[in-house]
Amino acid sequence: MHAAAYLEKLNPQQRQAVEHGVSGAGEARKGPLLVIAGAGSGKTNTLAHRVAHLIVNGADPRRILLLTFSRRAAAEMARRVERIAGQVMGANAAVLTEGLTWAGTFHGIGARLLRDYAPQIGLDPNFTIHDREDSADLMNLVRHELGYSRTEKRFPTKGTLIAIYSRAVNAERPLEEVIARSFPWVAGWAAEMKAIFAGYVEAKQAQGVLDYDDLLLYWAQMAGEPQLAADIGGRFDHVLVDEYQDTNRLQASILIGLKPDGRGLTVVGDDAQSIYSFRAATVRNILDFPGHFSPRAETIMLEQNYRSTQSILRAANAVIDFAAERYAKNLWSERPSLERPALVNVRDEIEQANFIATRVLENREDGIALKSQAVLFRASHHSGPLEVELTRRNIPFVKFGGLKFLDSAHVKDVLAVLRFVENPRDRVAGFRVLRLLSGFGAATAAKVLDTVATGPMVPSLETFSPPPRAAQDWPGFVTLARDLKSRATGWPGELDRVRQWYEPHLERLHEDAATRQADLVQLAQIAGSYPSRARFLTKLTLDPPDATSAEAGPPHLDEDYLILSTIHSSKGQEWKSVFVLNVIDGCIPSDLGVGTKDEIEEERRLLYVAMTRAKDSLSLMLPQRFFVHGQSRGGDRHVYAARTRFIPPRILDHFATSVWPPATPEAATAASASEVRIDLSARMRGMWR
DNA sequence: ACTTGCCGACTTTTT
DNA sequence: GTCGGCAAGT
Repeated sequence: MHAAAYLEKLNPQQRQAVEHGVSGAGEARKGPLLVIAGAGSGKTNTLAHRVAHLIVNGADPRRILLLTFSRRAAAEMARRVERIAGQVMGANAAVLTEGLTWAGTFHGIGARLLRDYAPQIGLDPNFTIHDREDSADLMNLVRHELGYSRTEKRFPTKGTLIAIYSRAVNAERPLEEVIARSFPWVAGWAAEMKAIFAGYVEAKQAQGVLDYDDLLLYWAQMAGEPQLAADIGGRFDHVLVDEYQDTNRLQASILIGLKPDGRGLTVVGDDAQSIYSFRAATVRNILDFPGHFSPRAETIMLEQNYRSTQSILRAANAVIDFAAERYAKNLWSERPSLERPALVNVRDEIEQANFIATRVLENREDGIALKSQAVLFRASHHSGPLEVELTRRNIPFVKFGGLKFLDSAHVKDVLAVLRFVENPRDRVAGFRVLRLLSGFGAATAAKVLDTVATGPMVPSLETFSPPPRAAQDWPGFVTLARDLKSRATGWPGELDRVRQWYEPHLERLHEDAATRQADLVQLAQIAGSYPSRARFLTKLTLDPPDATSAEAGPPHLDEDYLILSTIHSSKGQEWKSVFVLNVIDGCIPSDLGVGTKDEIEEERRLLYVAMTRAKDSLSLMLPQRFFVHGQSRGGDRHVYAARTRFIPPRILDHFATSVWPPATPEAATAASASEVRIDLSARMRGMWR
């Protein structure tokens, strides 16, 4: 067959990656493929073309496994594949690409496979999934049961425990090594931790719950059993993995298990953009990939950048050139330079917010929609003062990353009720719910859970008689549980039923009940788009809505809004105009992330990722004073900040340095007059937004 | 024996 | 805004 028209639009390397092992090639060419794709080199587009090309050439889409980093990325990929295939196949393409059902995150696909194979591996197929916080809570329960809450010396907290456990699992390293390398300050507790982790695993199994790590761990274990591995691997002719630089050893084990000889395996990524090592991702996966196979995997590099202007790219290249180890790439662009990236000096975070709000509005007047502009930052709370200023000026925005509304206490409360009913053995959920009832503390809650564990839920609850002090709220709860268990109300009405029950508790427990109630209305809206309670709970844990207010309902969807995002959440995206907050030492690199050389290298890549999101215009913000967060109200602790170490003097000529507001005589007096009138209260409010 | 209120400490990045 | 610890109250 002659080359499809869509192939003509690709550059030679992209085309090679798309056609590898497909068109008229011999069997020998169907081996594994590694695509090193520089920032803005059309990575997603190339991968989408490859999938479409496979389908156009007769591959069965139901037998294609496409692993992406987020569900958002999977959906975007499916959309593009359909469009590309549609150019050749017309309406047939839609039918075919709808068969592309195995597209999702490692965790999402893992959950699906585990439900399929549950009977064969001794797993209850109705398991519920714990998110990070639930896992930490369960870890804490075990920690208390084993009596480690009152040790002589300070014992690691639940958060540290789950982090260590998770890292050992995902990095496939022994506990001692993980502690020594990544958590040296808790050395000496290894034996106790092993006991807790053993108890944690037993508790999960007894309660029919899996945590995030289990979704990968059980899958990897299956992939380690030759017979099961062949069965699962045999379901897929092609396995393609995006963002391979941010996978960990456990994920690599899964891939090797499914496709030991690498046939049909394609991985795509950029080692220079590896920013998830805190999740045990390792650059070694991508660096060592070719050598896993014999003959070695073919490697293709995409080096032409279609996104950024030459001047932005030159500055970004200058930053990453200092990196210690990487695939040497020479990323280049044909897009003419308009202006060098700006280094904008401002007095403090307030002026920083002022500058951005002003500039964003100017850009909008010049025809750049708010949606084509983004503000990026290292840590979620860095955007606080900016959010206050944007709100004041009535500039709509959507924030990605950081705390989601799913993490707020009231939303978790409501979800816990549903989860408890769905899986009465889930003690974390049960504990949370029962302690909402007044008069119920830890001890009474535990008694109820023990009773429930012995038999069917509703009869157990009915026979339980709480102490007098706790009697008032009890009957209402039993009725609620009976209703939900009988499924008389139906979905999503059940969520409204829970909300109705929860309302008085909400008002008793929180001053700001009204705002929280609004979140719950939003939750009810989301619930409506899922077919059942079980699907809703699974999906919500694995693919939480990733923007604050992104799912706030139809009215917002067609409005224009500015993007606020952590650098981590900005991965794979691009905007015409990009601002990066606090490009100062202490923020980038984060003062929490300068322990080891590797950590500093990762911080450097973070700045690189942030800079390469920009197409036309890039501003790096340098507040001269930076208020230390986390101090008490009205605190005035601040540091005089220095420009990030990743932009040393000798690469300064890649940037245009400026001071804002411009130093005019009037501005100077205005500035000194306002010097003493910093809006501290706004900042304090902003700290928590 | 158990719950609740209050005080002080802490808050990177996420599937 | 949340979490853990401590002390007073039932």
